[in-house]
Amino acid sequence: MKTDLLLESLKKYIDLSEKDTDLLLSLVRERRVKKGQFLVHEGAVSRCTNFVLEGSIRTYFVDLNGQEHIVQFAIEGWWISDLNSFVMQSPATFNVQAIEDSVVLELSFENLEVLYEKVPKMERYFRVLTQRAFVAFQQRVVQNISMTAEDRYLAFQEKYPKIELRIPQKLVASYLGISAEFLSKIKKRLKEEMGSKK
Amino acid sequence: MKTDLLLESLKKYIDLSEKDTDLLLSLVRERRVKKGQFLVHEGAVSRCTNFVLEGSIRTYFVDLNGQEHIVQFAIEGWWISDLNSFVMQSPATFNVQAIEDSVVLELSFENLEVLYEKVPKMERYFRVLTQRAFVAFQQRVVQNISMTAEDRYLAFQEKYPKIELRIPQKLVASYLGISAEFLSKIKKRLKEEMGSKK
DNA sequence: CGTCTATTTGAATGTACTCAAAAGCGGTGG
DNA sequence: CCACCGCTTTTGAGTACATTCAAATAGACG
Repeated sequence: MKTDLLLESLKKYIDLSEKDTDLLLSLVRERRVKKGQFLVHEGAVSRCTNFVLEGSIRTYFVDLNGQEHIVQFAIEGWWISDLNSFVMQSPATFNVQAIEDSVVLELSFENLEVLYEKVPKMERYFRVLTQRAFVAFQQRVVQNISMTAEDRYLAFQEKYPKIELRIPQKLVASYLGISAEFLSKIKKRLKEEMGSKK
Repeated sequence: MKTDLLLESLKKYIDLSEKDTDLLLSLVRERRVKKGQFLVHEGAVSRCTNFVLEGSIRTYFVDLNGQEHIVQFAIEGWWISDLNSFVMQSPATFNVQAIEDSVVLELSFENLEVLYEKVPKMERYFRVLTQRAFVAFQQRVVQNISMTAEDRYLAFQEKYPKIELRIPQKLVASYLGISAEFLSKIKKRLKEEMGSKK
């Protein structure tokens, strides 16, 4: 089953009985999204949080100059949404969009509340996940305030070696907070250094 | 009582019985720290998370060039720690240090586990807090990748008007990810613009 | 194949940093 | 009370990092 990926994720943090697992699975819904399709639109309330089974998703926003900036990528095994919009049920400030054709499990706000009530352990699961996500963003702030674009790119490659092969470099630049042209120049420089060292 | 500040924070997210409240208060410990004193040292395991009752605290790290970078400020009513070190009970990558003479309530990892077990609602409290902290850091990433230093400084002033009066500008620069000299130049420029507009 | 978008490259510009020096400020001791 | 010390802040000059704009090239897709 595809949902195995979700059960694996759960097993890392909590033990669920078969009954609780069945309840959880009854509360999520599989959804197929085509490349370019939106899961959340800026300004709308994000009613669901999404667990990626296949493909890749991005969360991004558009600044005052009309420029797009990528807040987060998600591939198989990751949850993605505009978290603030979802947990507060307030209008989203971000867009969530499929980069490739993808399959996700969506879990609605209402169903999550049911779940929390019937299976309090799920509070722990999402608390721990949120803590990990928090640490990841904290790490990113740290990198942004202390490293050059080149070092951030190298750190990105280190952290997401698999993602880079699947998405346009343009999106990587947008994630790193630099222009696509400059990323191109960084890559050229790195290649040349490789060459001269070998 | 000073602990009122903690109870207020709790009341925002969950309702606790008097008994549960008493249990919580029995598990925290008041601690006075002098300006410059450390709550967590890089490399050591953060055994406690801290709720600030008075004063101000900073979380920072030192990069490979020996330069300090501020990850987070905390004033009255905020929790602060090296969250990753605390929840994973692994060596801290950050230092946590008092900026002013301060008073905090410390809650140890062991006591927090007791608390979670006896008062499952506390899972919710910390899940929600972590979500809010997550959103704050996400916001900061967004600002770092899309705004100039001047705009980030203005956003900082907007968000923490009270902090700026209490801490050296040097620390603000470190938080923003710019040099102290450059912040000085930004402020000069802003003053001149103010003058010419009025 | 042709069209559209992504990537590369180069030149000119702007943003932010380093280094060095001067000015300001707060505490401390004589 | 003031003189001095140490630290923060300001200022200026020169430099490095990153952007914009424009044009050329390469890839992807129908």
